[in-house]
Amino acid sequence: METTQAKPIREKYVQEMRALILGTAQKIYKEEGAQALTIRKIAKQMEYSPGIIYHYFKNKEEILAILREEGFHKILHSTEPPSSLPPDRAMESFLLKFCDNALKNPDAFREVMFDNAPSVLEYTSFLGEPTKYRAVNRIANLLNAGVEQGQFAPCDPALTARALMCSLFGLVSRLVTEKGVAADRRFNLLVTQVKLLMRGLRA
Amino acid sequence: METTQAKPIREKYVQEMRALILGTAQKIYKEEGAQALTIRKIAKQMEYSPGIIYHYFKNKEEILAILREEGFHKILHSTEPPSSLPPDRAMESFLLKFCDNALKNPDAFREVMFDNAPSVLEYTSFLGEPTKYRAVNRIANLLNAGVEQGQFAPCDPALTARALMCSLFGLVSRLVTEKGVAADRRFNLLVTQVKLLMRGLRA
Amino acid sequence: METTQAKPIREKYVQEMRALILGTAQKIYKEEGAQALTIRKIAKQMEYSPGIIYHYFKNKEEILAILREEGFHKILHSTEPPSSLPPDRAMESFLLKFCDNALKNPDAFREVMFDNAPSVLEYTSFLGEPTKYRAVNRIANLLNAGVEQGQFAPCDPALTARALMCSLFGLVSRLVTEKGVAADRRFNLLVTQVKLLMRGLRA
Amino acid sequence: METTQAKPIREKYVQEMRALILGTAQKIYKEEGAQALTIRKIAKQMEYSPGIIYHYFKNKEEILAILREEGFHKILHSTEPPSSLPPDRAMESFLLKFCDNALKNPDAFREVMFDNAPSVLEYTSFLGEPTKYRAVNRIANLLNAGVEQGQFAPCDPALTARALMCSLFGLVSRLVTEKGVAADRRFNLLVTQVKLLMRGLRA
DNA sequence: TATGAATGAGCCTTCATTCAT
DNA sequence: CATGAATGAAGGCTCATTCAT
Repeated sequence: METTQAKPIREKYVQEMRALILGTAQKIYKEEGAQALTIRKIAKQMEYSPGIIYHYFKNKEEILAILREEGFHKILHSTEPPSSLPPDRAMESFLLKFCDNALKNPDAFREVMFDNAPSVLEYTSFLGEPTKYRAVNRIANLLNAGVEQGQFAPCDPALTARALMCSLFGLVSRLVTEKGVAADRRFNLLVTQVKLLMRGLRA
Repeated sequence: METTQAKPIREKYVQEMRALILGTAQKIYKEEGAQALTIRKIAKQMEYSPGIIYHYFKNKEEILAILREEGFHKILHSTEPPSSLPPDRAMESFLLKFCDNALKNPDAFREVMFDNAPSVLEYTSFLGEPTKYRAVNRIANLLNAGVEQGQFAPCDPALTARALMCSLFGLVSRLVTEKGVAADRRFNLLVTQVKLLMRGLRA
Repeated sequence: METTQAKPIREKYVQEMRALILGTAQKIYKEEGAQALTIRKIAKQMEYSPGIIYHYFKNKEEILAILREEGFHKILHSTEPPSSLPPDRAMESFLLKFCDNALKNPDAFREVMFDNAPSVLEYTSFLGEPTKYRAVNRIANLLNAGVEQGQFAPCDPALTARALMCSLFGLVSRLVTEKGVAADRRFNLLVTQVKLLMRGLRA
Repeated sequence: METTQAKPIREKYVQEMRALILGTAQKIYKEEGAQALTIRKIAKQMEYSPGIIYHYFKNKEEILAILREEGFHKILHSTEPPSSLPPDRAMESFLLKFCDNALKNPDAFREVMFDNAPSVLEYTSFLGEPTKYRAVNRIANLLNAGVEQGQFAPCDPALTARALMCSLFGLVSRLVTEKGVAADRRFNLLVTQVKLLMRGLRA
């Protein structure tokens, strides 16, 4: 009988509505900032009544929590396969790709990396040692290798890796925060930044 | 007649009241965050009535705008007196002092620089040209001079100034976000960052 | 044809659903109070959907009205079979049983007897004459008989019956209102009250 | 100067507004019950906007608390001066006066004594021991004295005092709940009740 | 018959802003 | 100049009720 399919259809609809609400919320967050994100605004933009949102989410906090959680996965768990290039080339490539990657989820980046809640910082902080932030450890490894092979000037790899990361973080942060930086400008900034850093590293 | 003197006196009084209101607002902002800043709270803390604030300011937005403007002075427009040092030394000194300065107002830094509201970005964005962010322009000038004098390798000063700024911004951002980075660690990170950048610039 | 039987079957089903809904409503009311009684909660506890309730009842008010009406019967129309005991024994027994009975439905008692809506008072008021409150009339009859037989001191039976009833009502009211009066304390209070009243009646 | 009087005038106005709000709240409570008492309804009935109520009261709970507190004083703290009459006369007088007193604030009596919220019961419950309800303790004292002097039959004073109180409470409860009991009828009921109880006490 | 998505009204509360005094 | 009473809009949230399916 067809009726046995009613439930999955419902379920799918519910998931779509949740996604719609989350998407709308994210859009508002992105365009107008955290403090402009209200249940009523979400509803209005969806052309629904505010009450309906509470069918799909327990409360506003649940929406915010999910938004944050989603950001987490996008930002912190993106992994580049290890490269077989020489350390300097690998480094340059890694720096570029890291930025590329981060810029694919600009809102998630902001949500996650600008959050100073302890529970979030546990995963995002990288100035101290050790850090759970994979990219920093990756950079440190490349630095070690590059110094060993004489491509990079001698340095403290742990500190220098963090300096490099801060530089990238700074650039990405501005790019995801400032609106309307044209694509070619973005590209130029990125290349300029990476070149500057690579020059700074070289032996 | 006395009346000829009344005006300047009144004018002075008005300026004092504006300063008092702004100071109180800033204090609340600093101690309790942006969302805790209400007209009522300002008035209460001044031991005045809420209405009076509208004698001296058109509305809350005007106060916020000025606060931001002031925050920018602290964050964005802290001007170091032009240095008589050669450009490379001046640059190094400027980069260090810029960070030192920014770290004096960590909350203001976060509030101002992480805000992506258009009204804020008007003052804080610096990836595009021109920018109201003085430090960037200053760096660009130092770059120009340094390149001319052959201390720095040839580069696009506008782009490179922004890359430098992003690097500093990234470091300061993490320092004001991550908790518990020890003072000596902070110092090491700062020195490492600036050295790396200076190496990247040199001819 | 089958259809001739369909109607009674359906009718019976409807009655069962109504009973189920009312029972669930009463349970919630009893356990969580009047303000916790919501259509959603009834439906959830029945594991049905909220909408279905409107198939069986016009609206929430109809459910509440029936709940009240049921409380009415429990409180006001509980009839003890006439006793063959002498009036004084019969009176003592009746007073005790009346309280016992009332205490079996504490919430209903509160709901009905504390209500001062005219529509409710029509059934519950007993200070005036005549009254629809059976127990009062019963007590008056017992009083009459007891006075005639010389067991009770002469008195105005109508007034005295009301005084007796008020005393019982007062005790029961406190017992259904105050929480945590232990069973043995309840018993002692009840016995003390009835003895006091019986002493007051005796010739 | 006249201006020195501005403050007291303001203060008086504030007190009047608070009284107006409380009065309106009480009226709604009395006429429509506790659950119909909303801030909006108070405001609407006063022909004010809801927000203004928060100028005069912290929140709804404060209003409710004051309403309760006022009821408390009226109902629970009315003290009769200790009498120099012999215990039996003093008892009779006390019982009568207690009812008289309670009937002076019929609404308060209902509000306070029919409330089964823990915070209210803390003050109103008297079936257990000890109780904060002064009248009950007063009655117990009179009972003790009367038994000692041989005017009252031996009894458990604590329990008997509660039985007496319940009887009075029952009568008053009905009088404040049932509408339109004529004054002479009230008087007759009261006298009948007290006589019955006094007969029940006597040695 | 039964579902559950959706609405609209209402709840408590906060706040920028206005205005008579 | 200064007050503070008052408003109206908005915020998060709940709920009785309706209706297409």
